Amino acid sequence: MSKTNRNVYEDLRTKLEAAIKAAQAAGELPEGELPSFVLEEPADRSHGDIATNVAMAGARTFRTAPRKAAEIILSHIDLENSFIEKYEIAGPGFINFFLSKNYFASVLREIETDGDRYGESDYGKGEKVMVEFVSANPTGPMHLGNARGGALGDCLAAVMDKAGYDVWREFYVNDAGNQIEKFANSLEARYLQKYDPSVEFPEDGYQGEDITERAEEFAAIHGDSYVSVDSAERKQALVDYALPLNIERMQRDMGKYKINFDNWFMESTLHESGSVKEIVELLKSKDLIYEQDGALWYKNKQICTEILLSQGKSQDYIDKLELKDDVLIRQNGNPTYFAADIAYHKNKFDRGFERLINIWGADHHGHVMRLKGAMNAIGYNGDKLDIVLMQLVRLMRDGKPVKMSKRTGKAIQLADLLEEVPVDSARFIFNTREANTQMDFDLDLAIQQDSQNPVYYVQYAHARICSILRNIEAEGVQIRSCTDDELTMLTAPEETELIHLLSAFDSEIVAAARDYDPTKVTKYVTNVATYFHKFYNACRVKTDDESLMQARLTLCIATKTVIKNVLEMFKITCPERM
RNA sequence: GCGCCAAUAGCUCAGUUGGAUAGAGCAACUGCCUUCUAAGCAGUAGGUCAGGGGUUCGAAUCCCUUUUGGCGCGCCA
Repeated sequence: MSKTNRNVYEDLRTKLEAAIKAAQAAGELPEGELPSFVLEEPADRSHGDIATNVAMAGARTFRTAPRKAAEIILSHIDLENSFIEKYEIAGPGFINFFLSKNYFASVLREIETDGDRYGESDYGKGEKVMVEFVSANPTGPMHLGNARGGALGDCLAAVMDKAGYDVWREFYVNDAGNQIEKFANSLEARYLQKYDPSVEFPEDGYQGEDITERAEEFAAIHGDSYVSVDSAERKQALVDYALPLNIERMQRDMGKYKINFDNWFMESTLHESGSVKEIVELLKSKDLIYEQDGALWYKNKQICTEILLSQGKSQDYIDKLELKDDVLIRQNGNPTYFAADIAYHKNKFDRGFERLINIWGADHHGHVMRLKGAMNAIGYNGDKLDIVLMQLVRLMRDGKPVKMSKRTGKAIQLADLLEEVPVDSARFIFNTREANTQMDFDLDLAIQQDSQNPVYYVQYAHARICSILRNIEAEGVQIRSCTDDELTMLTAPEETELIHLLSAFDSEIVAAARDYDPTKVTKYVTNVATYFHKFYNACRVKTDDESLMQARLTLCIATKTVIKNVLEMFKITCPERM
């Protein structure tokens, strides 16, 4: 909440509480606890700028009809020296307050002063947060889900940064374990098939064309010299060749997508450093490991049951879940993904991160509770690990789902998407739907370079403001800071509503950070654009009244500041002309 | 079978911690540029908030239940 807004709300709350106490002291309302009530912005502007339900919420305590209670409270309220100009009792007992002109002037002054920093807050209090996102398997190209995760993760990180968190972006590279085995086997089969077509492809191998391409490239360099060597050596050589290339490709694609990770964390380092083994030892020491069928198992059922019981779930409910224990070390001696994941998240906490946020595909939701539980089991706080689950995306063209890329005839990849859709458009549109909802990505809309594309609609508002400023300056007008009196000339509903919306910027950022939902901010900035366009159509900036013109210019610049701060935060271009 | 997520206008979706007459955009129809970007704005029309119960001053929102859809319940990740 902007400073001006925070002051208004806090001040009003204090004054309402004082009024209730005064009424109680005067014997007009019965003694009793102050009811919990809200101050909020009514949906309908004719209901004032701030409304409170205090009279209704307190109906029981006051033993008085809400409208009557409202009257009594208001007869004791002192609104001298506040931004409240008038009030009324409405509907079933709402009290509606109307803000004074000075309030709107104060908001504009604040935006003018804060400039690029307007919207920032200390809500996060510098807490060290890691956002881990995308973390695609390096065994193949990134897909559409990675595109959504990338946009949501990067923008969530940006929002949390703005809200006062100390944010770190990380990509976890699964460059070890079972899928690398599969990767190696697949590469080997493709390589050998080149020289002997009868070689069989492993049943669970990676079918993708890119595997064949990598094997071809490898063959172009080394010829058939690896056909006759030991399989282990051959696979090692293939992986040593292909894996770095795949990782570089992911880094390149993320770069094109304007996502810069602070760190690409290699899973292999956890195995090399012995961290994974340490996890097993640690859990063993807590009696949470047992051996069965030659594998080491972790007592997931026990830990998760404890958590659920502490959350007040019934034993009956827990029984129905049929919780299972998990293997950490396979019969063949290799650790599972889960074992490495526990080590990885321990490592995150050990690096000093106080809160961990992971963006995962919804198909991983079965993994959430056991990982949080494992954090508790090793003596960390699983509640400090939050998982944002993301539903699948379908690509739509001509109203129909697109399965295959036109160009390659294969499954749609992130690279295909970025080839067709501008980065601005992709980043914005992926942030128009909450992570937790299934999403259809409308390709036709994303490519469209007009106002139906939400990103152009917002950018247009910015360009329009720039154009107004250019125009007026070209006529020799000196744009200057206004006096408070001049700012209070902005009284048209299109003006006050726009200012009111601008004042909500940092509370929107805070709400987005709190809910891990950056889509609130794209929705907000779209709203700002709409209100600006309404203002533009209703009020001429260029007028004969110099003071009014300057006041409107201040409003234009304030709007421009908010739009620019959002677009820059989300790394979307902010054009001065369109 | 059990669990997680969803269901709002013809289509795509908003709807803050429960609030006043449920909102946009698209599609349809009607207006607004001799003056700041019409990539814009204003208006008309469009609804059993999936169905049924409950909680209370008040429910699209919270609880229960039914239906429909997506996903998950591996020595995969």
